[in-house]
Amino acid sequence: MIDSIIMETMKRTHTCGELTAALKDREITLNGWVHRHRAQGGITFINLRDRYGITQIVVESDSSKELLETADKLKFEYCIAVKGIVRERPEGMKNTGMKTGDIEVKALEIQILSTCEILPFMVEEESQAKEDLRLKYRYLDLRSFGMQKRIKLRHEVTFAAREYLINKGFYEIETPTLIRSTPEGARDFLVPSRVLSGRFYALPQSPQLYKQILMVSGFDKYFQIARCYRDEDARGDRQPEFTQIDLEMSFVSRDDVLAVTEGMMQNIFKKASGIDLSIPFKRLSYDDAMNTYGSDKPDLRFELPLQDFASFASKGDFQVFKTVLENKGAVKVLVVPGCSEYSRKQITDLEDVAKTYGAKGLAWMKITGDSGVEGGIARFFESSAKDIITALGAKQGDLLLFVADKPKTACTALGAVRSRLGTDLGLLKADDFQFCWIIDFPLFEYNEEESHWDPAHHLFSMPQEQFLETLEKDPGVVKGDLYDLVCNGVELASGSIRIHDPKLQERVFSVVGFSMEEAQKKFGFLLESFKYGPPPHGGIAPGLDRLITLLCNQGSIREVIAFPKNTVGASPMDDSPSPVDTQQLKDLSLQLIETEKKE
RNA sequence: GGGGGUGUGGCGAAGUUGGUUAUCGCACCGGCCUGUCAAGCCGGGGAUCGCGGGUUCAAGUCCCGUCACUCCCGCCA
Repeated sequence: MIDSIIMETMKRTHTCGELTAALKDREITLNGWVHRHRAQGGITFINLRDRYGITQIVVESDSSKELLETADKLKFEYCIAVKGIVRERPEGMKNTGMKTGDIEVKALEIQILSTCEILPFMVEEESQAKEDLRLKYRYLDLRSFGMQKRIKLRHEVTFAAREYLINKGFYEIETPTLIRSTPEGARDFLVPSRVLSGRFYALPQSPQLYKQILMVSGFDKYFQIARCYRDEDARGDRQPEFTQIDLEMSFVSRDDVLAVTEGMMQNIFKKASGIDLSIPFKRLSYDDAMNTYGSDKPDLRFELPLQDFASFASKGDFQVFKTVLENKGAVKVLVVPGCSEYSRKQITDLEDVAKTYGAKGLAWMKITGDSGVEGGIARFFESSAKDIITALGAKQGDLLLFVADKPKTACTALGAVRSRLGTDLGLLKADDFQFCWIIDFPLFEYNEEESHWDPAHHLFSMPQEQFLETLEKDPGVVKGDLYDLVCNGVELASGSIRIHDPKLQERVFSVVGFSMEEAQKKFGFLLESFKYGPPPHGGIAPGLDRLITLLCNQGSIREVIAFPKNTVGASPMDDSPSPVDTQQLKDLSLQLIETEKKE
């Protein structure tokens, strides 16, 4: 048949996921891919697949010679059109594990629309090939049920987000992806300008400045499914380009933003996954999160809290702890229930986790009775053992793990041990989504190497009212109107109420050693806009990729992105980034500098 | 920038203290088979074991280097 008319005569009347016994005896046409084929002597079965499902096609021995010959030619992933009659499968031949398992299609005509070479890997539930091969042949990998399901979920999540926000009166507004480079934060991806040679655009790390300006413009509820670009090393939960559900609102306080986000999450989970989330979400201050869970993105599917050991450490005989405390450090302890039988090897493994996060070691002791401790550093605390056990709420058979260090290091390192134990002790239930807000973040962090204050989040977040007076005197204690949404140890969203007062903005700039002149140069357009009646505003940006990864219980955001980059930011399929022609460089007034050659 | 892991036909894996012709499943080719659904059975082709060097009578296996991928620390306002 001539190709150009196949799609007129053999156009599908149904999809491969919808035929049921209700349609029996009907003549139908299906288009799809040969998923499996089983030649059984005089009878051939073909599993025809499209994105809606799989339907079994039967070619029987009474078929025309032409049909039999065509059926014989079919191989994996041939794209074909099948015309046939729907019929109920004989008793005992029904496949209950299949949506269309009650029926089959007796083929009358099969047209091969295109053929397929020997596959690099099979199309199945989940591709079994190594990831770089999956990425090279991403179009094949995307045919797998797993990828199809996840891409569909992604579609449903963005739809549910749009649905909720639009119903709440938000406008979806696009912002540019060729913008000016701004300081701080991650490295920018740069795009050279041809017309204005020597100048560069940057790809946005987020639409931050534009959405604030949209607030000045009076679009008081804005959102965008926004692509963001950050030139940093990729990870399982990070890609050089990723997507945020970016939103911003005017005339709001923190709680208004949190409430909208909670409602949106509730709608997404319900519509995309049928999960009922109870709102409002728990709230935890940054300080409490760090002190109790050793993380600003704690996994609350299990408790296992960090406790403070300073009061005992200062009185005990263990000099290491005392020295740390004298230097304004912290001693934190984790009570691990029922793990006193842990081997030296197991404890060493946990110590390695702590060391990865900067701890010098992981001290330990075992609880052997109401007042008995043993092993590790137990001998330094025998006299106060009973009090320690009572104070920590420990019991016989528990294991105590300690980290002593600078407060942040002690908490972070022991928090990492806590996370590891959550996995090791099987405390992590799938399909259990424990949301919480982390609030009251510090606005500034001290940079010890360079001896100055850095913004902990970004420069435009509002300091909380009670710190306004002493902003310059003691930047370290200033809390901002910042909030992160966390679920199961994953940072899902980050946002803040913004500064809309140019004078206050100027004070924040000066704390981080940013001269007004410099600020004018880099953010002048934002500051300028704030001269013209800016409304109080704030917003948030949930990470779409992470949200979907969480929803489908995957380990990597690459599993929910159609065409992701690998860990060095390359795409094996199209082999980007790639060298370019000399002429292209010339047009852009660019010249490559010789880098060290690797032999 | 640093640390860990992996690399064996098209794909996924096995390969012992170094020892004959590198094994298995899937895929591929040929044949048989009228109710399979990861179909089955019989037969066949296909690998310089990531790459380079070294040790050795002998290297997939040991050593050094290197590349690729991956996980983690740093980095990611």
